[in-house]
Amino acid sequence: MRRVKLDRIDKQILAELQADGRISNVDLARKVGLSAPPCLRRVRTLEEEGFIRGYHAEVDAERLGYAVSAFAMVGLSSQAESDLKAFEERVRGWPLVRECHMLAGEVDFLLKIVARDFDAYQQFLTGELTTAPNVAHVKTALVLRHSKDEPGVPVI
Amino acid sequence: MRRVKLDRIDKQILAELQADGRISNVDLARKVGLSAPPCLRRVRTLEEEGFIRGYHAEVDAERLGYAVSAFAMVGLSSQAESDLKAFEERVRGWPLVRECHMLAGEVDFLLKIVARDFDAYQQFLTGELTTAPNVAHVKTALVLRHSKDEPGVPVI
DNA sequence: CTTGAAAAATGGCCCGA
DNA sequence: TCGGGCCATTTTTCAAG
Repeated sequence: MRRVKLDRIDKQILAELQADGRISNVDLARKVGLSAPPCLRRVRTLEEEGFIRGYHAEVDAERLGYAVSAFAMVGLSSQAESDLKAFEERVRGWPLVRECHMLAGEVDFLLKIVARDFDAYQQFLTGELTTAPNVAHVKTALVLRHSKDEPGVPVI
Repeated sequence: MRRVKLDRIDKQILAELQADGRISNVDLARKVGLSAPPCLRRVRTLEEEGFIRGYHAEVDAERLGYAVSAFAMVGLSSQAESDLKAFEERVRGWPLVRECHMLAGEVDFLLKIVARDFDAYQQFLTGELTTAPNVAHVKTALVLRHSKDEPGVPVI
């Protein structure tokens, strides 16, 4: 049985954890106006019920030697569900592809790609993506700079 | 003076924190084969030197009532740096735009948009984005499903 | 919500490569 | 000298009242 309604405090908790995923429960409780135990209970419930899917450190890709970011718009020859699934399965095996979104329209998939350098990026494109089965068309665009990069959702 | 080289343990720490941003320092220390104090010292250094930019809870947008995700490809009339900056500044004030990447090529910016429903999405498009100064062309694509959504970088 | 015991975080200090 | 490990104190977590 899963709750459907979140009250104001639940939403505050989610907003705080989205902004700072490593805040201590004591600080979180103070921010939302609770004592620590009920606050922790709420966090656990939000985790169990799937409102919180996980916690991640945001790393600086460039400082870690990943100089190239790019997006690829991929069109497939066949859009049968089994072929879409097959492509998604293949994508899952490509570590350089961090995100894959299936789109409505002429482009079937939008991929976010991260590579150490231009050479690795190009090798992935020519050696993996454009030659994969059922891939009809690939259009790529290098990222020049990240103007905004906020996690999650606007307001909770 | 900032360190440029990360050793094997630093990379392990980053990989673990990227996968689980809320792991306790003791568990992290055990995983990377250190005792807690030096492990925490390394984490603090990685934070201070900017390898770790922050920690975030990954929230489930749909469960939180954000049913619509979309990407918008935006072309500007003027690509003078001051006009690019002006657009980026405007984007910063739009909460529905979670990410904005400046691209090389015919499209100037790729925006990731999250909205509560189709109506809110449409109102943002017609009322804000397409009518913003210097915006020449907007092409949008709704996200049908998220096939892959991994944080950060492939391997560290 | 409060309490209290167990665990974790964190600073000090010494040690070895 | 730069880190790592040990120890002690403070803070946090978390189950029970």
